[in-house]
Amino acid sequence: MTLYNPTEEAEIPEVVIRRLPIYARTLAELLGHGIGSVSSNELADRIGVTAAQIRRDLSYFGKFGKQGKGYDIAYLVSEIHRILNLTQDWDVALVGFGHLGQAIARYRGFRESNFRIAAVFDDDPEKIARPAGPEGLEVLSHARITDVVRERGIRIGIIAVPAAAAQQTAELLIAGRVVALLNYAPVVLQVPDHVCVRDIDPVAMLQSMTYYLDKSYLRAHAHANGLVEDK
Amino acid sequence: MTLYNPTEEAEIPEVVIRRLPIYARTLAELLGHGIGSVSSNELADRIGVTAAQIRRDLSYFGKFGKQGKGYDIAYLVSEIHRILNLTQDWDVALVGFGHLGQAIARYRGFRESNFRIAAVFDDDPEKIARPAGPEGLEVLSHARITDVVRERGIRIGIIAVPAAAAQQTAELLIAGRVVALLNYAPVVLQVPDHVCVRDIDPVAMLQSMTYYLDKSYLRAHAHANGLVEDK
DNA sequence: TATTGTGAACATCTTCACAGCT
DNA sequence: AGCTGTGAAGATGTTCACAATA
Repeated sequence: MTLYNPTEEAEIPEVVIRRLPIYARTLAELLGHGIGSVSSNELADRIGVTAAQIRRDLSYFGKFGKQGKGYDIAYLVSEIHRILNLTQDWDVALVGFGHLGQAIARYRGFRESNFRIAAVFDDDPEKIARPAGPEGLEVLSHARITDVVRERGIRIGIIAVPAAAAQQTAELLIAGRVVALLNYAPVVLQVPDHVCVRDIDPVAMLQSMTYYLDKSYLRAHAHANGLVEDK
Repeated sequence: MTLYNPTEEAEIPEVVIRRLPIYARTLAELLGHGIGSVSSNELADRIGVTAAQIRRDLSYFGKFGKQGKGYDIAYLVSEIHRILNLTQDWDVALVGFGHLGQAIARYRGFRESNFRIAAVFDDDPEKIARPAGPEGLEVLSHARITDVVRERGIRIGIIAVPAAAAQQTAELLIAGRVVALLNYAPVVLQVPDHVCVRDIDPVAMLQSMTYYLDKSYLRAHAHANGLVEDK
């Protein structure tokens, strides 16, 4: 995807944008522990990246640190939130209210975030009109996706439907002006250029890890656990 | 992470490994539609990458196509499965049997994959000994993680516990010789070099998308939907 | 003719290493 | 002394473009 970005002078790498939420979250944790400032080195250790990478990433947006001192955490968190447009709450449409959709609706991480599930849809007549999520939402019919997200100005959708229904769901959301999709279905969505998609595919992730889990790796690893005395 | 890889001559980029499962899945879909062969171009369109990338990725492992003809899908799928060590089933330990853990245990994508949930753990006494998952598993105490995964030879763990418990869970699994972790907790796990971790963090993904959802982007996008007549 | 596999060019991303500031 | 911000170097990843070939 080529993202439209008319104001920034230099093009900011997309990998950098993907790391910022982790920086923000980790900094917020430190704040929660009563720590007020941190060096790029300490932060890097916690996150598992290099200090140079953190400094370089931040340098795309400005100068947030003090030489000899490090970063003021509260300030840096607020700056990252500003960069990521997290100073407002975002309404999200959740499509699919099976086990996965229900787990998403109840997920503490969402409730503690800037994202509010503002509408829930499902195509199962059994589920429609049932209460959904913590704040008295009810499950709406699939048929109403486009109209409802448009009326409510929802720009973000979560797709938690079976693979076979995912493409059509994406199209209904996009027709309602949604421009960001979090896709839990194991399908590559075909979307217009201006729509941003992130896929969550646990099976693909496991499959990319088993590449490394061949016999020689597992044998070598027995060593690391001190289970093999020799050779 | 630097992964141990003693046999391969050339180092195969990790991004390539991450793409292979998507190739395999897409090829399997085509097979399911009764399509027997495909060119890198057709496959690329479906997956949303370039044809050159697919050809380059595959070239790390050998020559699987026929000039003028394309790829035999059944053959290519089986080769990718072989490369990814998917010719065997893999036992997986699931830790955390709240809403998320239960959704994972029931997820169709897992049941249709090479991964079998072979043990389920939770620290809630209410949940222990309850039936878990489709095949008569029962929820075991958190305290038994290390012993059980070691006894059963489980090398893959899924962490679906609250953030505060994730690091300790990882340590218990690793003590039981688990070397691959799929982590749903919004925490950066500290693990030894030989352990492979993949994080699933929906909030971070949403937060990296809102970067692009500023006023100017949304306005520009109204255009793309034909909602704004002019400037 | 249609398409692969790949050297070479290009683009992107990461790290080094250090001047400069506190 | 300790740390940032960054130019330059290096590493990694992607695409081009075409010879080889079914």
